[in-house]
Amino acid sequence: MTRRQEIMGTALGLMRNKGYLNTSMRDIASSVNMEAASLYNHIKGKEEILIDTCFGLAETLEIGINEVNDIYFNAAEKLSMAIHSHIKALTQDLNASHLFVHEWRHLSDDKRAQFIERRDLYEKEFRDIVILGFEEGEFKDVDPKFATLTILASLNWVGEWYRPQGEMQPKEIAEKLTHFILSGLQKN
Amino acid sequence: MTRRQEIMGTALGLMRNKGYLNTSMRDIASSVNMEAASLYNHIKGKEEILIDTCFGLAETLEIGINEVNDIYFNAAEKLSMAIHSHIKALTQDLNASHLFVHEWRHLSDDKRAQFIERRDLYEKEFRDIVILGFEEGEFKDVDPKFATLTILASLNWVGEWYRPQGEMQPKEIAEKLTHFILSGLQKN
DNA sequence: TTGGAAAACTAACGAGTGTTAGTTAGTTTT
DNA sequence: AAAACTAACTAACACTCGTTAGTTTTCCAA
Repeated sequence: MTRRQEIMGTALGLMRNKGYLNTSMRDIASSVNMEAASLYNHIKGKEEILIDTCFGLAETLEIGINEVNDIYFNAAEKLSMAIHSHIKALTQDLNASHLFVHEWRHLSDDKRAQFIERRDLYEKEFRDIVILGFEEGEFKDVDPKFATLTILASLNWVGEWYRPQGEMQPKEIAEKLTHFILSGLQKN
Repeated sequence: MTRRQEIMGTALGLMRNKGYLNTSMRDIASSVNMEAASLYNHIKGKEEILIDTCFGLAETLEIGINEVNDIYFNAAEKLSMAIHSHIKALTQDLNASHLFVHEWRHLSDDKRAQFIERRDLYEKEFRDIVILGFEEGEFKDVDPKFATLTILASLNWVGEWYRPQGEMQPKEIAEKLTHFILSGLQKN
């Protein structure tokens, strides 16, 4: 592991616990036993941590949804695959996920605009699956935007309670989520 | 409207846009056309804004869920009522909701502990409805904790996209959410 | 009209912020 | 052996932060 990766990993951990704004360069430095100024030999600045993390995870998610949409399946299968892909990416690095879900707001104006654009695009890919399901006659006539936002909320919140040491593993979480979203809580 | 309420309202608006930590007392002051020091004639300090908002909304939600549980209905009806109550409270003041959902982390240690306690209690009240539904034989045999977290995630995320001027109103949102959670996306 | 509380002001404190400059020891490349 | 590079350091800059002290202005009830 390079020094840069060590810094990044430590920083992400701190930022998940205390928040991006509340984590100072001096906090990060002392966690890797160096002075704040020395960090600049490895990273360009504080925002680089946020940028690399947010856009890195965005790319992972995009690749995932594109793979799903490249293969032809019906909407229910696509949705299941998309959920699995999303949960896998999110639970891979919970610290990074926290920044991706919550702290992207603190990106500088232009980077934030880029991020929102990619996030909206990802959301659209998801929404298209819901629409496809309706066109197939398999899904109910729900408001696709509403349904998509509700689904993504459930998925993103997994990062808040998932614990790698817990009994439920990512694959099982994705399965349960898929089932819950497709058929709901009530019998019949 | 008292000066205090004006300050509180303005502060909440700023904090929703820029985040709690990123909103300075000077930002708040200039938004109500006064100096930062003058704010202290009306509020005790910055954290009071966060405390009053988080605990105020917590109380509103608690009252709501207790009313639901005081009246005997079956689980499906209880869940519907709880969702309506939650969405009503959340959409009443989107700025306050943002602090409640996202910024409570920045409460000082003891206040944060109190907040988490009340939040867990509220979550438990919700979970009991899911369990009741299973005992009635009306709900599927899902993991109650998992289901509750997923439901609450969907509810809390409404604050992220709901716009009062939009076409969907709180009551309709609650109805759609209830239906979605109970019966899912798929036909049959 | 006036006394006094309420609410604004100016000035400052002490701490913390991200970042830059300049330097140094140790290692690698030429 | 000389030059270049790496990664650490100390010191400091130029701010911003929440908050307090002390003072002045505003405004309403007596």
